[in-house]
Amino acid sequence: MGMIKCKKCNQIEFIQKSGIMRGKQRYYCKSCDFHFTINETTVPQENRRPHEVTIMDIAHQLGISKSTVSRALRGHADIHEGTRKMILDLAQELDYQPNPLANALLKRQTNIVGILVPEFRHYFFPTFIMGAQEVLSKAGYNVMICQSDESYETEVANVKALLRSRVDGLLVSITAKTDNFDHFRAVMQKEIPLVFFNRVCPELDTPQVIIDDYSGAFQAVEHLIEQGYRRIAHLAGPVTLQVSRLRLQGYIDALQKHQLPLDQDLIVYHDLTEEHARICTRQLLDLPQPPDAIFAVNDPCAIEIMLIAKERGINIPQDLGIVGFSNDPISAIIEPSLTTVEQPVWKIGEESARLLLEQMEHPTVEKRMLATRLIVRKSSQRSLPI
Amino acid sequence: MGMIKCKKCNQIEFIQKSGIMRGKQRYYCKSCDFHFTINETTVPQENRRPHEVTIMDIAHQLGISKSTVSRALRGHADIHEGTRKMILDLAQELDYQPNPLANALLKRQTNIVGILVPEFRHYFFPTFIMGAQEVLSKAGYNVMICQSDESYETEVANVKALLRSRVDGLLVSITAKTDNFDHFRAVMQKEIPLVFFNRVCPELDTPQVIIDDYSGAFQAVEHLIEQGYRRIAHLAGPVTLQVSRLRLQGYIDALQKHQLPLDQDLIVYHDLTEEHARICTRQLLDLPQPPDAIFAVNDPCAIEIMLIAKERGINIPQDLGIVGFSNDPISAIIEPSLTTVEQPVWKIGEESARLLLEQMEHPTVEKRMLATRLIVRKSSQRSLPI
DNA sequence: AAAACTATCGGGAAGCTTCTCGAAACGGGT
DNA sequence: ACCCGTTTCGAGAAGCTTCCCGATAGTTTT
Repeated sequence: MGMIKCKKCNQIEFIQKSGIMRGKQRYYCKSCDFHFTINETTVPQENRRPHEVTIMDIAHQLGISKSTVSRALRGHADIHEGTRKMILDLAQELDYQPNPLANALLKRQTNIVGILVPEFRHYFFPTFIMGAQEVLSKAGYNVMICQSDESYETEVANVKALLRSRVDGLLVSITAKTDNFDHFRAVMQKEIPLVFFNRVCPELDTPQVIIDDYSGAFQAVEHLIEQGYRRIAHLAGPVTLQVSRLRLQGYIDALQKHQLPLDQDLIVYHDLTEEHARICTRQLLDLPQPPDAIFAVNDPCAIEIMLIAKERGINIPQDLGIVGFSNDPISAIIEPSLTTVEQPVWKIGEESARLLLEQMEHPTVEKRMLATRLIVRKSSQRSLPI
Repeated sequence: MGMIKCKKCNQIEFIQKSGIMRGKQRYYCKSCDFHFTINETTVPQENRRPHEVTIMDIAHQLGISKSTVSRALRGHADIHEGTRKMILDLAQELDYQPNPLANALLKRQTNIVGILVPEFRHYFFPTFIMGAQEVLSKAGYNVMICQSDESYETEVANVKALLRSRVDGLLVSITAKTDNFDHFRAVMQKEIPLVFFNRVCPELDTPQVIIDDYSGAFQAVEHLIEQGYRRIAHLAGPVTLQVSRLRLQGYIDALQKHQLPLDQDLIVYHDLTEEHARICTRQLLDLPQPPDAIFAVNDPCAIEIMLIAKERGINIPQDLGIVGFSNDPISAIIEPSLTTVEQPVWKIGEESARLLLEQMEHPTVEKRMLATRLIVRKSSQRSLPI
């Protein structure tokens, strides 16, 4: 077998080949019953990212154990004042940053909260996120934001991804198309705190933060009636959403209270896209008996209504009164300015975050409802002097 | 010493007390030189979050080692087809989800990218984020979003927090107040990929994605000149930002090209807040020789200008031409519609993300510039029939 | 001075995965 | 039977932290 020496007994007589492993020849020493390969010293290739400062580095430099360092950094008792100062000083000097990954692995807690929204192009969700983030980051939580883009499949995939990321809690506003809630049941089964907001899901018994959609809608429509409108249409949202249903109910009840007939032709449902809003608006305006006012389920689609009305030369508010919902900043700027129902978006974010934090402490299914307020602007004030 | 038995030699004669540790009595056996405490079996309290399925669970259930399971799941070679199928089936059944924390700890890679923006109330940053997120999530990265709220201190804190979270890369648009860049130098020193976009920082030699602010501004102002405006003001952004400076330079050069005088009174700098925009606008309009057109550094402040002009009964575009920058959706809706410079926001997001991914592969300092396009609407078209 | 404490620190496991290296078993030539 | 090769699997370390428990030295009490 030539010049191969046994790694153990240093003999060369009893060596024989014993197969090939991963390309390298393997040898066997019959004398000492030992298998081995000859590992040519590979280049140590030190091109990896530079090592971050760890607790062990500090321990080594000070000649103490990592336990002691950890205790000093965590502010535990059972440690000498001098030692603590020494450790704290060195940590400062080396700019030591605790590795949250190791911590998360150990504690099974990432300090990350997932926020899942259908979109964040418009005013509502970004503002919500800001409100929630403020509360959460004060409590030491980071935030991971996903948008489902109004797609059920994306929503399911996002929930899965957030669970995989081991988020500690979830803030969710569902898609308009979501009619199966198994992915959220899975979350609940894993006992991961979950709070719905705005677009909640009534089938599931979870904490949630909503606004008083019913009253808001009721007030809005009553206001239109008081302004003298008699044929009031409703550009509704998808029936799948509780928000839409509540606003619709507010619309219906306001008409009923004032003994106005309920004409099914005057209720059209749209899927919250701008395109569909335009289609539905044209449908309403092309009616043999077109409405003299429209209550829209939210501001973005109220805006679309206004644009089409302007296009057709319809006078707002004389020939057509319009009321929106949500008080998007744009509604104050557009002309005529849009009457709308204000909802405390920032506060919804804060409350949702707070409710989530509470749920992390102890299980709860508390549901909170925040008040709305009608903001009367020009688009609905027929009584104004022209 | 009564009935205390030594845990080692089971004798009771040589036991004596030896101090108290954490409330519990400690004993010492003189015979076998052994210290011990009596730990009353504490309640096992199983109120912790239920254990997630791990690779070890699968291994145990199948009576094989975790290495084999890992290999099967990772799709490695060196594994029996039957074994692999068995493992894959069980993993499916148990809904096993690999723990990214353990992986991140091992690989020193979290697959998380941090995005740091000054705000996301308006159109630009949310849209940017959506574009970036699309590219990043396709590449297997999650996104962590922070907003500095135009505060330098918050920006620094956010960068620190993102570094602590061990993000694999950073997409940043700086604050208007940021004039010290040490926190970004720290990022570069740690060799963490970093891409600036929009509000970049020229001092640092990093990859960046910007748009052609200079040309956009130049075109916008030239358009105003062509429309017959002669006393064109500029509501500029903070000089600290390169974007502002480039747009200002475009403004200056356009005036110069057409031999118009450069009046310093007509250039006012504002801090990008709505309030300050209003103050600056009034300052311009109150000039002894007020401007007949204003080029605004972005659309939100162009909107403010329009609102004040309307308030004062100034006719747009006859008495005052206005051009904005960024093509916020609101600019098409407001009346009169706002002439503005379109920037491909979504694409900026995509490109920034792509550049970051490239930089993760190999170091680069590539800078990309995307084209702008002037969108002429009513607010600047004096030549239109009234 | 022995007995009983107190103050301070270290060892090692757990948390979950991937990867390297070696072991074991089996197959096919001679 | 022996030699050499292949296939398939397992042990164990690394990555970083926290926490439990025990060790050690010095201090007070009897």
